[in-house]
Amino acid sequence: MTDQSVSRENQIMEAARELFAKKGYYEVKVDDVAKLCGVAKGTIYLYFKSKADLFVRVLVEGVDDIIDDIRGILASGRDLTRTLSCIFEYYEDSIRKDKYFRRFGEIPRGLLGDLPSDVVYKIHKEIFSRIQELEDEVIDFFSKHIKSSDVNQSDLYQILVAISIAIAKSESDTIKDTALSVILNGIKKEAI
Amino acid sequence: MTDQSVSRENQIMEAARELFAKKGYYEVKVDDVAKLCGVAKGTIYLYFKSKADLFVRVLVEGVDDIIDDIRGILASGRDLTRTLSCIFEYYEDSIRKDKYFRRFGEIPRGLLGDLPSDVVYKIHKEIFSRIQELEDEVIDFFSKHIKSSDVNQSDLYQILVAISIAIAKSESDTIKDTALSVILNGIKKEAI
Amino acid sequence: MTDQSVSRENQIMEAARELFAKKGYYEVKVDDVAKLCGVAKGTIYLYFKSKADLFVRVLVEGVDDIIDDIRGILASGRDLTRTLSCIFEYYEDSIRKDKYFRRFGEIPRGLLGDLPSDVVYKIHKEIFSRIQELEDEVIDFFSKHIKSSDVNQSDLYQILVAISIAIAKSESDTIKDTALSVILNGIKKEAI
Amino acid sequence: MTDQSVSRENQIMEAARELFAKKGYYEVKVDDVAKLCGVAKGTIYLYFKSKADLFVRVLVEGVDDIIDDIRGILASGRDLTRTLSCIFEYYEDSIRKDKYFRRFGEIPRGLLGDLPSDVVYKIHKEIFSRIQELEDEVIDFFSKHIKSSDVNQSDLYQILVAISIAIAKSESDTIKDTALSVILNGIKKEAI
DNA sequence: AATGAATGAGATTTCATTCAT
DNA sequence: GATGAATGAAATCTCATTCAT
Repeated sequence: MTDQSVSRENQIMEAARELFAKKGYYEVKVDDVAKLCGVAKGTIYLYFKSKADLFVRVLVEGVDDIIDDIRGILASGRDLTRTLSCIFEYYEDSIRKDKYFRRFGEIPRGLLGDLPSDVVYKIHKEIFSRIQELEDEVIDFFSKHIKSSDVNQSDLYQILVAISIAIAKSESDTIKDTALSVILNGIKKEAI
Repeated sequence: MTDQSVSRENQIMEAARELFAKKGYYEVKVDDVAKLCGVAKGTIYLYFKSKADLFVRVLVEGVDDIIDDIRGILASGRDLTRTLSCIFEYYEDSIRKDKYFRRFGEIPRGLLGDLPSDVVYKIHKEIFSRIQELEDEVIDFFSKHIKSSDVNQSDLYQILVAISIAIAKSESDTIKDTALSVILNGIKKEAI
Repeated sequence: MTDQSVSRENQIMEAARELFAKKGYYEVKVDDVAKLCGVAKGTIYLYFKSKADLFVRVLVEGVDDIIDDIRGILASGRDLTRTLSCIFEYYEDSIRKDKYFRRFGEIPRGLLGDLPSDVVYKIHKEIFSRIQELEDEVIDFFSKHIKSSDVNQSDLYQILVAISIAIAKSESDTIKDTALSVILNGIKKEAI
Repeated sequence: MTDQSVSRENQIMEAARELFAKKGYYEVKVDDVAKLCGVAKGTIYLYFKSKADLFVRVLVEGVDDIIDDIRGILASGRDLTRTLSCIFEYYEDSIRKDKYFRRFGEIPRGLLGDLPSDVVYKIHKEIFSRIQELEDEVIDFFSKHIKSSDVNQSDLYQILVAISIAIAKSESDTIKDTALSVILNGIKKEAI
C-alpha cells in the first residue's frame, strides 16, 4: 500500500528518465510520460509539482547515482590506471544499458542552454554543489596518484569528464581503451 | 536588390546564430530573432521556410565554417603538436569571441535530443555527411603523423572532438595547454 | 451511529463555513475542507452530493440562523430605536466572532455573480423564498413603528440591509452608532 | 491603423467589462471574452499579460471612471442635498446602463475573497490608493457642509457607499428618493 | 463508513505561422 | 518586399469527482 505510492512515483520517474534521456526536456510532453507509465496526466501532478520539477528530480537522482558510483570507484583502493579504466568502463556500460541520462554528464560546466530558466535555476540550486564535491574528490585522488607538476588537475578533471562523455556517446568498442592509452601514455608521434 | 536581400538574409542568420548559440532552439522565439535584427516577424518567413529551416541553415553555415577552418589548419603543413595546439586554440578563441555555436561541436555523434524531429531529420540530411568528410581528413592526418599502433584513430578523433569542446566550454586559462600535454605525453604517474 | 454521522456532517459544514466565509466559493478547494476537518476527501461526498451542494447547505444554514436571530429581535417587543440598535449590533458581533458568513448578507437582491450556475440555481430555489419572508416581517414591523408616509418601506428594508453589511464589514468602532443616528435623525446640515 | 490597435484593446476590455460585471472573475472564461468581441483567444494575450491582468485593468478603468465622475459631482458647487441626490442618481443610472461594474463599488473596504491571490495583490497595489483619495475628498466635502458633531464622517462615507450600492443593485424606482429622505431627515417614528 | 489515489475534462497560456495591408 | 496583428493548435496544470480497497 505505502509501497504502492513509492512505486507509482518510481514508475513515473522511470518513464520520465527514459524519455528525457532519449528526447530531452522540450520534446517530452507530460502526456508522453503519462502514457509510457500508464497513468493519467493528472496523476503525475500528484507526485511532482511541475514538469520542471519532474525533470530536475530525475536529473538529481541520476547525478546522485553517478556520483555515488564514481565515489565508490575512487574509494576502492585501485591504482590510477585501474581507476580510470573503471570509470571509463562505467560510463560505457551505464549508457549501453540506458540506465542513466547520457546527457547528465554534460551538465557540469556545460551550457545549460535550451532549458526553461526555472529549470536552469533549479539545477543550479540542486545539482551544482553535488558536482563540485565530486570534482574535489577526484582532484584529491589525482593529487595522490600523479606526481607530474605539468598537469593542472582541475583542467585534467574537466578533460576526463569530456572523455567519459565521449565514451558514453560513442558506438566504438575500442574507444575506452584508446582513451585510457592516450591519457596514460599520450600519442606516440613523429613530426613531419 | 539581390545584394539587399542577401544582406537581409545575413542579418537574420547573424541574429539567429547569436541567439541559438546562447539559448538553444526552443528558448529562442522567432520574435526574439526578429527583434534582434530589427525586422518584422513576417520578414523572416520570406527568407526561411520555418524556424526549423532557419536553425538548420545557421547550423550548416556554422559547421561549414568550422570545417573550413579545421581543414585550413590541417593543410598548413604544421607538425602534429602545432596542429593540435592550433585546433585547441581555435576552439578556445571561437567561443570566446562567441563567433560560433558552442554547441555545434556537440552535434556530431552526440545526441540530437531536444530538437523537434523535423530538425533532427534535416540535420541528418544536411550536416552529417560534411562532418564525416572532415573526420576522414583528420584521420588521414593522424595516419601520417602518428606511428603508434595502440591508438585507434577514429576513436582518437572522437576524443579530440570531446576535448576541444571541453576547452571551448571551460573558463580555465590553462586547459588548452593541459589538454595538449596530456594528449602528447600522457599523465606521469606513480601507482600506489 | 446517526449521532456520529450527524456530527461528521456538522464537522464538515463547520469547516466549510469557515473557509467559504473567508475565501469564497472558488478559492476553497474540496481538499481544503477535508484537511481542515480531518476527513478524507471522499468522505465529504458521502454527506454532500457535490461542492455546490455543500456550499448551498452551508449558505442555507447561515441564512436560516440570521433569519431566526433577526426574527427574535423583531419579536422581543423593543421599540424601533432599540430594535435597530440590536440588529446593527448583531451584525457587528456576528462578524467579529466570525460566526457567520460576511458575504451571506450580500446575497439577497445582490448579484450572484462568480458562482457556478448550478449554485446560483440552488440558491434561488433554497434561499430566496426564506429571505422574502423575513423582508415581509421586517416591513410589517416598520409599518407598526413608522408613521411617516415619505418612506417606502420596502426601499427602507433594502437600505437597512446595505447598512447592516457596511457595519459588518467596517473596522470602525463607531459606525454602528453613526448609522443609527443617521437613520433616526438624518444628518443635520447647513447649505453653503 | 494605430487607432485600430487601441480600438482592438478597447473591444476586448469592453467585452471583458460586460462579462466580468455580469458573471464575476471565475465564471468568465478567456474564451468567452474572445468570442464576445470576435477575436481569437490568443489575441487577448497580445494586449493583456493574463486573465488577471485583463480583469484588473478593466477594474482600474472602471474605478477611475467612477472616481472622476464622483469628483466632478463634488466639484460642481451643489449644496449637500443636491450633491447626494446626484451621487445616488449616478449610481442608479450607471448600473441601469450597465456602464460600470456593479461590483466595483463593493471593493473598497469590502472583502476581496473569491479572487485568486495574484488578483487581490494587484488590486491592492493599483486600486486602493485611488479609493483612499476619493474618500478623503468626500469627507472634506462633508466637513464643509455638515455641522453636526454627532456624525463621524468617515463612518458616514462608508454608509453612503453601502447605500449607493444598494441603490445600484435595487430594482426599485423609488429607492433613490427614499435613501435621500432617510439620510437627510431620518425616519419619523413613533415608539410602541 | 471511510479512504485517498487516480482520473480527465477543462482552464489558461504560448508561439510558430499566416495574410491582409 | 515588408509588416505585425491575428490565429489556433498544442502545451501545461488544476481540481471536482469517482471507486477499489
